[in-house]
This record gives sequence, C-alpha cells and structure tokens, in this order.
Amino acid sequence: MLVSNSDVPADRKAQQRQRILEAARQVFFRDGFVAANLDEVAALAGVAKGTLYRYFANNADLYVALLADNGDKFVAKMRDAAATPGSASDRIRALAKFYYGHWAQNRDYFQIFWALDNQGLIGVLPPALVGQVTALWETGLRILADVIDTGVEAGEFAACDSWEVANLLWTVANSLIQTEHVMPRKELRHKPLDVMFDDSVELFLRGIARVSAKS
Amino acid sequence: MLVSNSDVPADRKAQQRQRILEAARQVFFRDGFVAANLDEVAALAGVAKGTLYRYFANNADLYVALLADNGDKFVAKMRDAAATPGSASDRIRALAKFYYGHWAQNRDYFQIFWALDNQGLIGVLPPALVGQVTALWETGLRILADVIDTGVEAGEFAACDSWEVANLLWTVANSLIQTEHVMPRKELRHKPLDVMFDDSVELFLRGIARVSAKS
Amino acid sequence: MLVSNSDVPADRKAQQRQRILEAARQVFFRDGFVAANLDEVAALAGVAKGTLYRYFANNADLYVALLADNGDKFVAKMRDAAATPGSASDRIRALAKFYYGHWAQNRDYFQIFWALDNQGLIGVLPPALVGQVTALWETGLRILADVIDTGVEAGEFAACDSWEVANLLWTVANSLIQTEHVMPRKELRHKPLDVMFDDSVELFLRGIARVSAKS
Amino acid sequence: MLVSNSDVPADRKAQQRQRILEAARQVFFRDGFVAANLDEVAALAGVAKGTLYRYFANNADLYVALLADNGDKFVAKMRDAAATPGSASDRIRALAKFYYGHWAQNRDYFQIFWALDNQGLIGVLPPALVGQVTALWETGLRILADVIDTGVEAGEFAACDSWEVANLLWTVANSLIQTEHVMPRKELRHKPLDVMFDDSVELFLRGIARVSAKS
DNA sequence: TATGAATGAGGATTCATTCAT
DNA sequence: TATGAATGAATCCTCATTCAT
Repeated sequence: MLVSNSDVPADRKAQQRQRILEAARQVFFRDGFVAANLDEVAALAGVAKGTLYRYFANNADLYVALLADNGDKFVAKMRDAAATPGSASDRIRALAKFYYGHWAQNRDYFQIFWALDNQGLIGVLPPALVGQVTALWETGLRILADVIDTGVEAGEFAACDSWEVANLLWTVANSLIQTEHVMPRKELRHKPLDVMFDDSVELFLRGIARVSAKS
Repeated sequence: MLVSNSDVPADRKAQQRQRILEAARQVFFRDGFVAANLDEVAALAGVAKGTLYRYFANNADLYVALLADNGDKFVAKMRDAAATPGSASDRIRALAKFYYGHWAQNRDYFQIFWALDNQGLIGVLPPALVGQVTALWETGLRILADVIDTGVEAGEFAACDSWEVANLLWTVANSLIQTEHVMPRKELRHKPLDVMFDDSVELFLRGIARVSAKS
Repeated sequence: MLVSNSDVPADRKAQQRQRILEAARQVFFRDGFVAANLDEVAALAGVAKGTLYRYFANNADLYVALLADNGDKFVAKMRDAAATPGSASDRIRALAKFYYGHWAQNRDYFQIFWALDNQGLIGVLPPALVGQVTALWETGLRILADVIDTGVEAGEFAACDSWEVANLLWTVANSLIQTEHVMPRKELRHKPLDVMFDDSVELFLRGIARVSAKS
Repeated sequence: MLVSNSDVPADRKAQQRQRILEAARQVFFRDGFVAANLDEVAALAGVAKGTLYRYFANNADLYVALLADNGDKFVAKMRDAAATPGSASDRIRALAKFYYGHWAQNRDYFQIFWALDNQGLIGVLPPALVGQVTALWETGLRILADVIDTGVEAGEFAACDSWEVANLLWTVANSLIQTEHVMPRKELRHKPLDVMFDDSVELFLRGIARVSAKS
C-alpha cells in the first residue's frame, strides 16, 4: 500500500473534524454562541453528541476552532489583494473588493467573529481565542497600513498616521457589513451594500488624498 | 393640591420600574440577552423574582423596555445637537461629539442595542421591538441627512446622495464604537477613541467637501 | 329610614359575595380547581384580588362555598319534583326530568361537583366540604328511595332494596351527564342526551317493575 | 444467537420507559394531571429529572403514553369476555365481570381516564390523545352493541337500538366506578361495589328483556 | 373595608457534559 | 474510538397568599 494504514484513520479524523466544524458553523451562525445547541451540531455532522468531545474539549473550544479555521485562508488572500499592481488607491480598492467578496461568501463567519464581544464572550473564552482573533485583526490592519504608507511615500496620499487611517478604513468596512446584519430593514438603505462599499472607499480615498493633487 | 394623593403609588410604581430597568441594564450588559439571568436582575433591583413579572411580561419585554427607555432622550438630544448654530460641518461635528458623549455615558445601552442582531434576536423578539429600534435608527439618519442637505445647499459639500452619505457617517461612528467593544486590546489602536472619532469626522468632511473649495 | 343604614353594607356584602361566587363558578368550571386562577376570578368579579380573601379564607373555601351555594336550591326543587301527583313511576320521571333540566341550567355546577374526586381534592379539601357534598348526595338519594318505597308499597315495583335501587338510578343519571362532558365526540352517541335520559329511565322502570304486573 | 446483542440496549430502554410509566401512573393517579409533579415521578422511577425528557417530550406526552399503555390489553381482554360461550345475557354478565375486575386491578388507570374532562384536559391535550381515548371508548361500545344485537336476534332481548342500549350499559358501569371514586363515604352505599355491579346488570337485563318472555 | 403591590415557593424544561459499554 | 443514555444544574415563569396603605 502506498498509504500506511495508520494514515487512513488520520484522514478520517481530519474529515470528521471538518464535518463537525461545518455543522457548528451553521448552527452557531444561526443561533449565536449562547443559544447554539450541541445536539443539533452533532445531528448535522452526523455523529453522536459524545463524539464532539473527542474532537473539541467543549463548547468554547469548538468556537475557537471555528474562528481559527478561516483565519489563515483569509490572511493569505488579503496579501494577494494587497499585492495587486497599480497605485495605492487601486490596491486599497482591491482590498475592499476582496473584503466585500469574502464577506459575501462567508457571512456566517463574520457573524461569529463580531459576536465575540456582543455575547460577552471576551472574558469567558480562553485567552488563546481572544489572542488569535486579535492577531488576525492586527495582521489585516498591518497589510492595510503598509499600503497606505506606500501611498504616502508615493505622494498619492497626504501625510498621515497610517496605522490610524488603516484603523478607520477597516472600521468603515466592518461597520458596513455589520450594519447589513443588524439592520435588515433594507428600505433604510436604498443602495445595495456593494455600491455603498465602493462609495465609502472613494469617499475615504478623497479624505486622505494629498490636497495639492486636487488643484 | 391639585394633584390627588393617588398619584403617589403611581410614582412608586414608576420608581420601582426604573430600579428594575437599571438592574436589568447592568445584567443584560454584562451577560448579553440570552445569558442574562432574571434572578440576578431581581436581586440587583432588590425585589423578588416574581415582582419582575408585574412590570414586564417576560425576558424579551424587559429587553424591549430597556431599549425604548433611552430612545426618546436620545432623539431629543440629537435634535439639539443638529440645531447647533454654525456651518453644516460644525453641526456634523456637534452631532459626532454628542454621539460620542452619549456612548461614553451609556456604553451598556449601545451594547444592548448592537446585540440585537448578533444574538439572533431579530426574529425572536417581538416585531414591535425591532420596529422601535429601526424607527430610532431611521430618525437619527434623517437628522443627519438633513444637515448634510443644508450643507450641500449652502455649497459647503459636494452634491451627493445625502441619505447614503448619512448612512456612511452613521456607520463609521457606530463602527468605531462597536470596535471599541469588540477589540479591547487597545494596543492595536494607539489613539484613544475620542481622537479617532474626531479624526474620522474630519476625514469624512474632507471626503464630501466641495472640491472647488480646495483649490 | 325604613332600612337601618347598617343593613345596607350588609346587603352590599352579600351582593359582592354573590358576584365573586358567580365569577368563581365560571373560572372554576372552565379550568378546574387546580388550574383555576384567582386573578381571573377577581377580574371577572370586578374586585381586587385581596378582596377575595375578605370573603373567603382561601382557594378551597371559595370552592366549598361554590358547592354549597346551589345545594339548598337543588334539594328544595328536588322535593317539589318528588311531590308531583301521580304514580311512583311518574314521580321518578318527574325527578329525572327535573334533574336533567337542572343540569342543563347548571352544567358548570355539576362539573365542579364531579371534579371533587377526579382532581384528588378529597383528602386535600377541608372535611367540612366533603361532608357538605356527601350530605347533599345523601339527601337526594333519600328522596329517591322514598319514592321507590312508596312504589313498592303500592305494588307498582317489585320488592327491592330501595336504597340500592336509588343508588343505581342516581348513578345512571349522573353518569349520563358525566359522559356528556367526558365524551364530547357526539357521533358516538347518535341520540341527544335528553332522549337517552328518558330511555334510561324507562329501561330502569321496566327493570324494577313488578313482574306479575306485566302479564 | 440469532438476536444481535444490539437489542440489549433496546430492552434497557423499554424497561426504563416502563419504570417511568409506572412511577407516573402512581403520581398522576394520586395527584391528578395538573397537580402532578414530575420531580416526584422521576424520584419514584429512580431516574434524574432530565431523563424523563429523553422518553417523553413533556407532561402531556407522558400522560398520553400512560393512557395508551393499557388500552391495547384492555380491548383484547374485552373481546375475550365477549366471546364467552352462553346466552347474550351471560356474555353481558361476563363483560361486566371483566370490566369490574379490570377496574379493581387498574383503579388508577380509570382514574386518569375519567380525569380527561374533569380537569379540562380535552382541548389542552394533543388531539392525538383525545382521539386515542375516544377510539378506545368506541371499540368497547362496539363490542357491547354486538352482543346486544345477537341477543335481539336470538329473541332474548326486545328489539332496541343496540348502540343506544350499549351506551346506557356502558354508562352505568362507568358511573358505578366513578361514583366509587367520588363518594368514598361508603355508608351511603351499604352494598359493596361488586354486588351493585351485578345487581345493576340484572336490572338492566330485565329492562331490555323481551316482554313476552315474562308472561 | 378594599386595594393591589410584593412575595417566594414550586414546577417544567433545556442542554452541556460525563461515562459505561 | 464512537456511542448515546443519563445526569442535574440552571433558569424561566406562575400564582396563592400576605400586608402596608
């Protein structure tokens, strides 16, 4: 055999772990962390409830894993977007575009992510989880700040505190997404989210543009 | 003298109600809606568990009342801020200042407000509540959009879709606040929230300023 | 004044007592003793909950009063029916007719009466209540047995243990009524209750008739 | 050997279920449906409170199961009694004898059965339960009516509406039982229930006998 | 005497977690 | 390793009764 027979169960295990994570994602998304029901997670994953505990120590641990799961892929793609050729503005637009698309594909993930605090989980969850999330956040900000720095160096943007500005842009993007969740009464909007995403990036870019460039 | 002494018990009742609301605010803030414990609310309010149910039909109703409680005061103050004399930009600054201050004084209230969606409460809570929150939201946006409109009319801002722009500004403000809750690791910030609030407003104002004004 | 002013409140009291009893009748009937809700009784009676306790010591006492209330009227009317002129058979028919009519007019009362045991109230309720009910029962049986005795003496019925026979007839009547409550699926019946009442009385009369009388 | 050992847990489950049902029977009998306490059921069954909910969805479901439990055995035995050789009268006597014996052995079951209406459970309980009870009732009546029909055909009984007559007999039997519960003060009786059962059957048989047979 | 606010014991139900098989 | 039965702590909500006004 090309594959040692001890690897097969290992693969199995990995697959099962994924199935559980996928089930958890759905349930946690729909019901929130506190209201989520492990019975349902188990049922959706097609395993017994007790089996969950062979893969995840408990509720919170499953939650942690859920958050960690997408993190790596996310950062990698974000770097790709930041490496788009073109001006700093273009790269910011590319980042925004990626971010929006990523959200559209992973709404539930963002949901869980934001819920971190709103459900009073910080302080309850193991510090390791909070650390992971924070690290992810920081990495994203760093990528953004770097792009802004290059824009400033190239004379494209006015001199600024790139870290703060990155924070602002990051904040705007997340907020648009968040609001989409929080305020489902779409008539308050009258513009679809992707348009608002573009518009807010443009507004933002105008806000940080080098003034002399405008004259 | 003109007031009959039968109003005294009514006052009592109102006070009791306020005490319960205050206790609920603390508990709901700390634990979130789903995890909140009515026993504890009762204990904090210094009443028996059963007494809660004389004032609020249940969990959700208490939550509703909590949200409604601050709403009216909020809108009134926001109108005051919007009526500040000065340019549209100044009035927007005043609104932002008020908003930040209001948050600083009512952190828990915002917390509860945002939790609406993150805990999957929309769809669980009585439509009346969701309607109330949405109406509050809309009123705030309307006030903001009106200020922007006057700024456009005065030639202070570029022509724009004031409703959308109001949405953006509103979003930024809320997001800064929200992020403050979600990301307590302050070292990712390096600037205090009030400064970021000011900076983002300035960035925003630059973003919507009439371009010719810059030349 | 023709009426001393101390009697007026006494009348008031009696009226209020009646109103409470009437309200209790409705609620106890609909919900049964255990599930009945004093809040609702008070509301229906148009008094405050605390007021109930000025008229009745507690739950059970109200229940007792409810049962006692109709008892006297019931016995008096039953005596009237038993005094109908005619044969013993005719008087039994008159009693049955009265009993059916009384039930039709006081369904809820019978309901409460029967519920005595089915809700495990005997043993819980004060012995005074159980005594009252039993006495009522006994009085009814005695009236019936006396009629049967006269029928036997008149050679209309076969010699029999009139007390036992009265018990049987009494039982049949109550049971028809009881079944009407317990088995609302009327299609199991196909005859209306009044007809069955009549038929069972005739069957019963045939059953106790002096055999020689038939030849 | 042919039976897989996977049936063992199934057996366990069935036993556990029976133990819970038995405990429920005692508690429900003593206290009635509304006043019954699941804590006590669990304690009596020797299981944890939560365990009840693995077997029965809730209060009412347990009640349903309780009623359904005896139903099948009851019908089977009743058919046996109806198949006794002899005259229609004898078969009716056999049915009465069975019915009395069944009651004597399953007093609590009858108790629960009758309580259906007296506690206002019809309309509260799931229609499925009411349907089950009604079906049981109907089956019993059908068996009885069939016996009466054969008696009429054999010239043993007078022509009659067998369904109505079955209803009457059924009613008498239930009522005697019911009264035994409702009126525990035995001194009102002076004859034991089994004697009254026999006597009432004889009275009934005389009542429906072919008149000409008497001459 | 009437009120109705307050009480708190009581009971149903849920669900994360454990553990024997 | 996987199972799923059992657990019991946790929490919501009800309502008869009391008592200060």
